[in-house]
This record gives sequence, C-alpha cells and structure tokens, in this order.
Amino acid sequence: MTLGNPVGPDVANCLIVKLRNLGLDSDERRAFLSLFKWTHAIRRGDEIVRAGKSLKVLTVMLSGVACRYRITDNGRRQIFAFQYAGDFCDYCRYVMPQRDDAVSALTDSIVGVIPYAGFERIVERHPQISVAFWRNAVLEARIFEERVSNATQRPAVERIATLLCEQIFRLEAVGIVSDVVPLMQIDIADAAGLSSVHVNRTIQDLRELGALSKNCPGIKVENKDRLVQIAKFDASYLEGFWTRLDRRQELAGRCHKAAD
Amino acid sequence: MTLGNPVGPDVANCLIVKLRNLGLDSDERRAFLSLFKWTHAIRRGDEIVRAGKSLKVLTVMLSGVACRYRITDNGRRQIFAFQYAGDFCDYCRYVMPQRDDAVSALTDSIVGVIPYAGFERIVERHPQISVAFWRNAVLEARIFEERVSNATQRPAVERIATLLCEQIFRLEAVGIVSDVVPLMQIDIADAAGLSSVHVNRTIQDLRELGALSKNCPGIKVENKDRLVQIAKFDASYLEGFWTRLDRRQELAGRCHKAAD
DNA sequence: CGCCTAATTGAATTCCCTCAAGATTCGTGG
DNA sequence: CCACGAATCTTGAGGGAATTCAATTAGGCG
Repeated sequence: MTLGNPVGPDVANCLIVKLRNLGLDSDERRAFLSLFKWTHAIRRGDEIVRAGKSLKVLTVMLSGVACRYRITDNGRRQIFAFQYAGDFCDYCRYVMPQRDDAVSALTDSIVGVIPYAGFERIVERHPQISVAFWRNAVLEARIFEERVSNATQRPAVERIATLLCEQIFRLEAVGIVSDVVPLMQIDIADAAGLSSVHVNRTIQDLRELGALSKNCPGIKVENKDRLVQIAKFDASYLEGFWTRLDRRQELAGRCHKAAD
Repeated sequence: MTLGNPVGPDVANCLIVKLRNLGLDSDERRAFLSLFKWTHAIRRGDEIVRAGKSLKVLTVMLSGVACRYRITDNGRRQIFAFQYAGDFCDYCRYVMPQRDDAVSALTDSIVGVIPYAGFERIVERHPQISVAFWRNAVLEARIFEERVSNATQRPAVERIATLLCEQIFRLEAVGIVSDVVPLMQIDIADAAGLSSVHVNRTIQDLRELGALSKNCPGIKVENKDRLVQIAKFDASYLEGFWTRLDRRQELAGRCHKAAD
C-alpha cells in the first residue's frame, strides 16, 4: 500500500532523532526529510528490499522491525542486522551498488522512500550529509566488529545477552523504551549464528539467572542490569546512536557547524 | 624515525591505486596526497596507533603489514583487520572519535600521516572525498559481514581458506602479487577466532589438499584455484577494492564527475 | 652454538550441533 | 466463544568439531 502523505514529524520522530545523533543540524534534517516521496506499509514477512534488485531509491524504516539477511550456501539464513525505526535499509547500495542483501520485515512496518536523484541534489547542497552517512557506515562496521568478537570468543550465554543488550540500547536510542525485545528465538539464532535449539536453552538459562522474565511469551527483560552484567555489555561502541552533548561539541567543531 | 620527504608516487603507489578505486579523480587524489606532512618508519611489533590516544591525525599504511586489534576481557587478542599499503589505519576516528582500537605493525612498515586540519580543508573543497571515505567504510563493513558469516556458519578449513583468499585478493588489488601470505599462524588464529593449535592442524590439512605448499616456512600458496575452490570464495564482496571500469561509469554518474 | 620464537603433536574435555519428538501459543474461521 | 491448524517454543539423547593443557620439534638470529 502506498500512502501519498508527506512524512510528518509524527511518523518520522525516530528518524529525526537518528539524524540529529549523526550530527545533522535542523536545516540539514529538514532538507533530508523533504525528500520523502512516499511511504509504504509492509506486512510481517514481506520483503522491503529484494536481493539483487537495484531500485534507485533509499529506503528508511519509519516503524516496525526488519532484518537484513542472506541465505548462505548451506541453506541457512544469516541475519546481518536488525533494523528499527530511523534505520536505513539499503543506504550502502548508494555508494556500493554491488551489495545485494535482502531486507525483510519481522513485524508490520512502515518505510519511507527517497529516490536517488533527490538525494544527490541534497548531498550536493549539504555536504555534511555524506559525512553523516560516512559516520553511520563506521558505526555499522563497529557493530559488526563487536559481533565478530562475540561470535568467536564468547560462550552462548554472553553472546545472546550481548545481542539482546544491543537491541535494547539501540531501541532506546531512538526513544523506543520497552522491556520486550521484539524478536523471535529463531531470529536471534540466525543473527548470533547459533542453532535455535541452543538459543532456546540459553534463553532459559537467562531466565533462571533472573535476567529475562519467566512464564511470559516472547523475550521480556526482567532485570536489565543483570542482563548487562551477564553480557559484560559496554554500550560505548553504540555511542554514535546517542551522541552525547559533550561529544557534540567535538563533532560540531569537526563539522564546521554548531549542532542545532 | 621521521622522514622529512614528501610522499612521492614511488612510496604512495598503492595508496594512489586505492584512492582511484574509491572513485577519486586525479585532481582529488593529488589534493589528498599533498596533505602528507611526514612519514614514519615503524618496526615489526611496534604500535602505529595507540589505543585510547586520540592524535588528531590520519594514518595511512604506505608499505608493510599491520593489524587493528583489541585485547578482549578473556585476555586474548582479537584481530579485526589486516592492513596493507594504501589502507587507512584510523580513518574511522575522524568521524567517530570514541573508537579506540590499537594498530600495530606485523612487519616493518612505513606510514604516512595527515593532520586533521589539512584533511578538513580538503574535504570542504572536494566533497567527493567524504563520499569516498563513506564508500570505504561500507566496504569495510562488508568485509566484517563476511567474517561474521564465516565465523558462525562454516568449518575451520573453509574459514581459514577464506581468510587467506581475502588477503591475497586485497594485496593483488593494490598491485602486490605474491604467493606468500605475510602472516603468522597466530595472527590467523586471532583474526579467525580459532585457537592456534587448530589453525595449525587446519593449515596442514590445506597443505595435504594441495592448496598450500609443503616443506617451506610461512604460508605459501601452492595452488590458488584450489584454495579459492575450498573456500568457495566469491571475491565480489571486495569489489570496491578494484572498481571495474564498467562499474566506474555508474559510480562516476553518481559522483557527478567522470573518473579520471 | 645456544636462545627465543614459532610451529607441531597428543590426549582429554567442553560446548554446541543435529535429529527427532512433544508441548505451547497464536491466529483464524466457524 | 470455541475448535482447529500452524507456527513457535521446549525437551532429550548422541555425536562432532574445536578447545585447553602440556610437551616436543623446528627455525632464525645474535
């Protein structure tokens, strides 16, 4: 379904927060938001970006949860990233067209769409936008590093605890505060690279340890501090998501502009 | 040791190739190369970038091999990236100052240094440079994705074969063609997240399989095709390193400039 | 020639996987 | 509102891949 509505502050709130965190001032944000030509409502399970297809558009999550994934040769689904409101689904293709992962919706979602043409125009007028995207790419690389480190060096409990922490902190960073992690066990398995059986056992361990809630459907955090402690989670690697004010100064200097 | 010499085409050859592959035209490359204020000679084992230290400079490998790494809480060294001539050691810190990995030299190396101040000036005059760095960051993220996928889904033989293939192809991309992979088994282990014991056994398997040379020191490729075959290696994810001419067209269009 | 680093080998153990079956929950339609 | 089917989650048992610990051999350099 295509809605003709422009993207107002109501729908785009998370995106605005994210753009600010990436270092864009209000002018640049306004310019970026003006680019949205339309929005799509996507149903759970449907594809947002098709593998191999190169539509000349940027797609942005406005609500819901999605994942970027690939089917590996052994037939399993490898989830590379979970995407929440404010996240760009396929921004890398703009500079790296040969990337061809698929993105599909894990819950009912709304996405906004920006044609490349308009984006190019804006980038030219506001060079800071490409710096912001550069920063975003570095942030994403940073997340992957953490995942590599996790996958190869740590036992499943810490691994899954860390994955959960990351999701919680990222959601909070764009203003979505909830004790429910909106993922299924199979999603966690495919992202962490563990079998769903083992994920299940590990989640039960986390429940026993008091980190997750017992006797309730889905994955609900009972004790966030405990979870963070088990994961030995240090959120500093996500700092780009919620650039602190004292940090803003430094970035602002680097951007030749005061933030806001 | 600090050399007062400017960075001439002789020393910077690999870097020039890399900058071209990232989509910079000759003007932009010249501007970038003019920024080098000095070069350092680094000895094997020494640190190029210190963890936590934020020098306001960009560091670029001009020759040799280095690795970006971190010591994890369990005391092991996690290698995130190998860096060869032309690679930027710490470019991410420019947009993400809170990153604090260390980089140290695995062989005797020469690095070039660019103060942030000069870089900012150039970026302002040549906005394409930040797009190029954006592209570079995406490329790096892409490499990590591959590593996650490898680490979680594939057996050690394929994992190590893939790691070796990646190094060979990256070295070739900047014009360094050799059948010797300039890494030790312990480096491979810390990068792949395997124990050095198991890496050793796996390398012996690769020798038995005819991919690596027997009876010679270090890691020498006996049969590249065989190695690629074992790794099921598809180099397309590294394409940004050797942007093909037909691709260049597309990128050039996106950059509002003809390449070269 | 001897020292230090790197590579190699063996044996026991642990973590996670696969396969397979059973129990819940959820959504849908009657 | 209940019943039924499908998806999700849960549990058990057995096996394999990689780890750790420990000891030995080869290589490189002063």
